[in-house]
Formats: sequence, structure tokens, C-alpha cells
Amino acid sequence: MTILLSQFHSDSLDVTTRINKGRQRADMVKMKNARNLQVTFSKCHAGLFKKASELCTLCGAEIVIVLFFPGDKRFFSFSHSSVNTLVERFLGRNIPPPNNDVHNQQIVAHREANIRELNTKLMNLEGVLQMEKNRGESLREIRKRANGLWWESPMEELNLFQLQHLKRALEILKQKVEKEAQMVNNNAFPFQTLGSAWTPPNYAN
Amino acid sequence: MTILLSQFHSDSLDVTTRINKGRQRADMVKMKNARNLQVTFSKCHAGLFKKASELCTLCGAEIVIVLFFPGDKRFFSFSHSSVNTLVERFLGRNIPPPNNDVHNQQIVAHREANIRELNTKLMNLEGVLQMEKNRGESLREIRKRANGLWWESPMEELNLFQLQHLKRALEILKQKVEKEAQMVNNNAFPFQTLGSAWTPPNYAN
DNA sequence: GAATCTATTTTTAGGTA
DNA sequence: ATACCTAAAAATAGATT
Repeated sequence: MTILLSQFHSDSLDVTTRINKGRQRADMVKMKNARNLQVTFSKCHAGLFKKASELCTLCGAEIVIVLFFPGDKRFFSFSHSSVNTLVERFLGRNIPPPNNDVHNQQIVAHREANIRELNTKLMNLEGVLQMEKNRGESLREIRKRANGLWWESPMEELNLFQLQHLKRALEILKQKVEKEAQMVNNNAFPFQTLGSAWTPPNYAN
Repeated sequence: MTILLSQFHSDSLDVTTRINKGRQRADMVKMKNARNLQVTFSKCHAGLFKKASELCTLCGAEIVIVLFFPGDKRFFSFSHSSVNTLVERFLGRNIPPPNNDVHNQQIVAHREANIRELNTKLMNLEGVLQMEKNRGESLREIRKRANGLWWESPMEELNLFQLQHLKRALEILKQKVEKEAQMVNNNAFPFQTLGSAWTPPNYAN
């Protein structure tokens, strides 16, 4: 059964929200039980981060997500641009302060074919990386330190743990990306995906 | 066609990442074109926030998302706990500083049937609110003010704009929630959903 | 731009091992 | 708790309006 939604501002938007019941059986009132709540959280959490990852690579968006699950008091974080920053730093680049606006300004005039294709490939790679991160990302220590004011702790800090788990994967990623990136060497690279840790040396903007 | 992914740490996780091709036609190399990028972003952005919303209400998670789309330089934000805070403040409650840990501690010992059902209903309401927010959420001004250091600006600030667009919807939501909430009046309310702006007066913890 | 439609893919709840 | 399975539901790319 699908739960429909009353729409209460009919002037513009037809909002219908459904809840995914997946493979639904007999009694539909049952819903998730206590045991499944954990599982549900894990699944949804992975799904959310994956969606975020897609949004990053497909559209070049930059996303920061901080997620707290009261069930077992765990923190998770997802951050595209900070990871990006860390990656570049990890690769020994001298990155400008992240607030300068050089990034992605050309997205409006992006070239379609090969760059998009490359981006798709990079997205796959990032998918792996994201999973890698998700697995070892429990941020209890962060929480202890930040002590409640976790959302005010700088994102760099939040991602230090990610870096650990990224490092091994990056060894492989770097090579792959460098190879792929040759394809768009002549064009400035329009997306700051995770994969774009490698950037053409002299084509800044 | 589905793009499969090379898995490069076979020790534990079977990672397969796919890209949703939706209704796919003839040439599959085409991918999204420039015109569709905007559309894609809008759709994915809505999807992401919806997923986040689900995670909030189904599992009681607290989520903060900040999203920047370089294409048109717009910011979006999703924040469960801050919105919550704002809602409670909006309803005239004296809320404790958000870092105290009273929230959701009982989720481990949550009661199943009616509370879950209520939560489902509240989630639908929140779906509307989320849409409501998404529509008017362009945060250009925030960005101007925060001037690059946007992720260090407090979340309260990021959600001031949300509040504007929430306000009208809240008039209706409040009534609905108050009515629904009678059902669980005897139990402490385990989730801090957006709907839980109304809370039983004396059953704190 | 934004909404609707639809074929297809992706996600997922619950079961199971 | 983690991985797989599967039916059902949700998301979505592209086209259309």
C-alpha cells in the first residue's frame, strides 16, 4: 500500500510523498521492528551517501553531510569539497583556501561528450571510495572532542578520519585518474570531483 | 545498460555502483546534455533531501546537509535538528542548548506500534514541509555575508531562510501534529522529528 | 525554466543464511 | 551484526507539454 499525502498548498506544487515498502508482505501495519531499525539506518545511510556522491559527480555539486544516529550515538560525515581538499593536499598540491571561487565556474560552458564520460567513470571510482569511507567512518572521537558543538568543528577535522581510509584507495585511484585525465588534458577540467585530484598543471581556469 | 564497477578490495565488501539511467533510449553515450544538467540537479537535489528526510523520521537520525551547485552558484541546506530547534523556538518553547544529550536517548527502548505509525504520518507532513523549504531556499545572501567561509557560519543562520518558508506551513502543521500527538501522549515521544515541534508538556525524558 | 509521463533502473523491507 | 535474495516501491533520464 502506498501512503499518499494531503497537499496543502495547491497553488503550485503537487506533492506526493511515499514510503518505500520494498518487498511488502501480509500485515502492513507491522512496519520496522526494533531489530530492523539498525539495519534500516545502515541501508538508508548508505543510500543517502551514495545519492550525495552521485550528485557530486554528475552535477559537480559540493556537498557536506553530517549525520548522527541516536540509536547507537554514532556520527557519520560526508563531504565532497573537503575530501577534495584533502586529496589535493594528500597529493602534495598547494591548494588555495577553499573559499576562492575558481572552482567550477566553467560548468555553465561545459563541454559535453568526453568530459561527461570521464566524469561517469570517475563517479564509479568515487562510489568505491565512498563505500570505503563509510565502512570505517565512525567518528566517536570527534564527538568526544567537539563535545556537543560538533557542527561548529571545522570540516577538515571531521574528515581526518576519512583520510585514513581514503589513503589506501587513493594509491590506486590516482593512477587510474591520471590515465583517464589525459583524455581531457586539452580542456580545463570542469568538475571538481574526487577524481579530479589530478588537475592539468597549467590550465588553472 | 548498467555500468558496473571494478571492485578493488575484495576482502569484505561487494561494491557495485550503478548509475540510474531511468528511461533510456537509443544512444547511451549521449548522457545528460547542458540543458538537462540543471534539471538533473533539481531532481537529484530533491531526491537527496527527501532521502535525508526519511532517514530523520524513520530512524530518528539528525542530519545536516549543505549543498552548493556551482552551475548557478546556489546554496541549499537541509538541517533536521536546527529546523527542529527553530520550530520549537517558533512555537515559543524555551529550548535547551542543542548540545545537551536528552534527545532521542530512548530510541533504543522505543515502543513499536502506534509511535511508529504516528511517525510515518509525521513523515508525510514533513515531506510537504521539505518541498516547501526546497522551493524557496536559495541562500545567496548567506553566501554573500559568510563570504566563502560558509561552512563555518552557524547552522542557525543557514536556516533563517528556511524559517520564512516554514512559517506558513507550520500554522497548519501544528494543528495536525497536536491532534496526532494525543495518541502518544502517555508515552514519551521518541523521535525528534520536525513534527515533534509539539511535545508533551511534562514528559521530558 | 517547471510539471507530467513513462520505461527503465535503482532502492529497499523483510526474509534468510 | 553483515551479505544475499526478491518482490514491490521509488527515483529518475529523457521526452513532451
